[in-house]
Parts: sequence; C-alpha cells; structure tokens
Amino acid sequence: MSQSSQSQSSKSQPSKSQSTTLALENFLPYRLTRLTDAISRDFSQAYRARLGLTRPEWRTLATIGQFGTMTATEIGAHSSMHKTKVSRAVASLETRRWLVRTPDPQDRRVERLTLSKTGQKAYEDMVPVARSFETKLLDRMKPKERAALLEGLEALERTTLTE
Amino acid sequence: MSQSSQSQSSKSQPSKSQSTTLALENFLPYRLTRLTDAISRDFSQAYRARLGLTRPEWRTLATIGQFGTMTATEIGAHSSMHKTKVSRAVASLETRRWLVRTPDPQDRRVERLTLSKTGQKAYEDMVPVARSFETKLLDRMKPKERAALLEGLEALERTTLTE
DNA sequence: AGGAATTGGTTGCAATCGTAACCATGGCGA
DNA sequence: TCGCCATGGTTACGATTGCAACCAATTCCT
Repeated sequence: MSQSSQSQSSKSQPSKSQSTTLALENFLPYRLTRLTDAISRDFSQAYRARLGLTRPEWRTLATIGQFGTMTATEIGAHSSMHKTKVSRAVASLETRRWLVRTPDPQDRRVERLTLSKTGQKAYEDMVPVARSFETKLLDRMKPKERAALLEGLEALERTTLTE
Repeated sequence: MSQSSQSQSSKSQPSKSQSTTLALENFLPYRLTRLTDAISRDFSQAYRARLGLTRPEWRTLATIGQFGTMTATEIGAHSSMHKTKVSRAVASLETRRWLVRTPDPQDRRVERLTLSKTGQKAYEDMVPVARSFETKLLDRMKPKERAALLEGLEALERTTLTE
C-alpha cells in the first residue's frame, strides 16, 4: 500500500555491542514517525487526488464540516494546526469558493467561517472516503491487535498530549 | 511535556448529524500524526539542545553509530529517509568533522561513511538520552497499556509498512 | 566490445513551513 | 477615558523539503 518508505535492510547486523548502541528500528519515536508518515502520506493521496487539497486544507475542511461554523482559532485548536497554517488554508479554500467568511458583529477581530454549498459537497464526498480508509487500515489487523492498538494509543495520548 | 499541540476545545459539540460527519479527533491518521508530532518534537529538542543536530542529521548519526560503517543508500534504507535528505545530512556532519567519507575501492560510486572520534563521542552521548526518553514515555503508562501499545503498533507496522 | 539501462549520490528549484513581527480590535485597570 | 496587555488573524523571511534533473560509475544485454 505504502511505497513511501524504503524497505529495511533486513540482513545487516550491528557491528557494535548492544549496550553502547541504540537500535533505531525499535526506537519508539522513530517507529511512530515512520508509521505515521506512511499512513498519512497514503491518506493524503486520497484527498489530493480527489479534491486537490493540501493537508492543512483538508484538515480545515474537515473541521468546519464537522462543526458547521468556526473561527480560525477554533479550527487551529481542533485540528492541531498553527495559526499561520490555518490562515493560509482558509485563504486558499476561500479563493476556491469552498468557504465563506462573515465578520462577527460582536467582535470585529473574528471571522466566522462556513462552508459554501460546493465546500459542503466536497466534505460530504470525502467523509466516506476517509471512513473507508480507516476501516481498511484496521480491518487488516486481528480483532485483538486492533483493540490493543486503540487502547495503547489512547493511553499514550493521555500521558503525552493533554498536559 | 509537549507544548507543541494546542489543547482540544473540549466543550464544543458537533452541529451536524453523526452519520454525515467525520470526527477528526477520532480519526486514526489524524491521531497518529498529532501524537507523533508531539513526541518527535519533544525528542528532537533533546538532540537539538545537546548536539545542535537536525532530525535528518540525528538519524544519520544514529544509523552509522548503530552499524559502524555504511553507505548513504544503506542509511536511507535503515532510517527511512529520502536520499537527498541523507546526502545533505552527511554533508553537514562531514563539515562538523563528525564523519569521514572513504571511497570504496570496489565500486567508485560508493562512499563508505564512518564516524570520527568526535562523532562517536556524540553518538555515545546521545544513546542514554534517547533510551531514557523512551523509558520515560513508556513508564507513564500502566504495564497493560504499554504492552497493548507495543502489540498494536507492531501489528499496524506489519500490515502497513512492509509491502 | 559497446551502447542502454541501473545505481550511488548531488544539486537546482519551487513549494511548504515555523518563527517572529506586525496590524487591528478588544478587555481591563487606574 | 486613557494607556497597556491580550487576542484574532495576516504577512515577510529564512530554513527545510521533495521532485526532477543531473553526473559518474557500473552492470546488463546482445
């Protein structure tokens, strides 16, 4: 599925003693980035091919699609994106006419962002694609493994993310 | 630990029906990238602060440190990096005099890359740091969760990575 | 033996990204 | 009400990235 990462050279053996050495291929941060890069690159192909979106644009679309109307700051908070990324993604979606800005009458610094009809269509087009991508990913694992992954991820998120 | 990702807006509720909507925060590719970004950013701070290395440079150092002597292509294969990344990282480590290139007498396209004494020192300096980073990460989880994470990750790697 | 295709590695270029600086508005205390 | 800090959002800039093109050396095929 993923051609993005090269294959491991499975034959080469360490020439240094175990204790002085770190096995990169077993190192958790490395494993996570490698896995994540491959998966998110595969998935990004889906929305890039289908909608011509970049990743920040997809996340922005997904967030507004999920909640209906949001401010740029809220989008950033919900999709873990820096505000400059959100700003540029919003600008790009706006020129595509997939979203509309309306000034907030209460606070003129704020812009309320809403999907246009076209943007909404695009979102609704992508939801089943995303769902099936995730399903395919999980369905290749045994039920026990799948459960383990979700439990483990949740635990790691709990201890790592929310301060 | 990680200030890199913003906190979730835990109060906002979806304004769309469940079925038409995708909950980004539960979407596996999103969860993985968010988690991975946070972790690898935290870890990168460690080697950036200590050694002044970028991520490709750290991976290169780690790979040569692990195997002793390698070619650029082998480094890329073992650390999942594009050859241009490896090329630039090697060049940078070379100007620091942390590694040495020696031409391969058998095949003059190839360069054999070895750590200098200084580079070796730097590597040996980082190994315990990396180990303790990983340990700290895992030690905050309950044993059962830790086991689940590792089992789940392995399974996902198995079905996703190795074609 | 002698091109054609492959491999190892580097470089140019355009796109993307994060940091910091910035502008405008709003909240707040004296 | 005035000044000051905080907030929402955009932009300029340098650094990093991936892709494609490239050069040199090797292997393959006939």
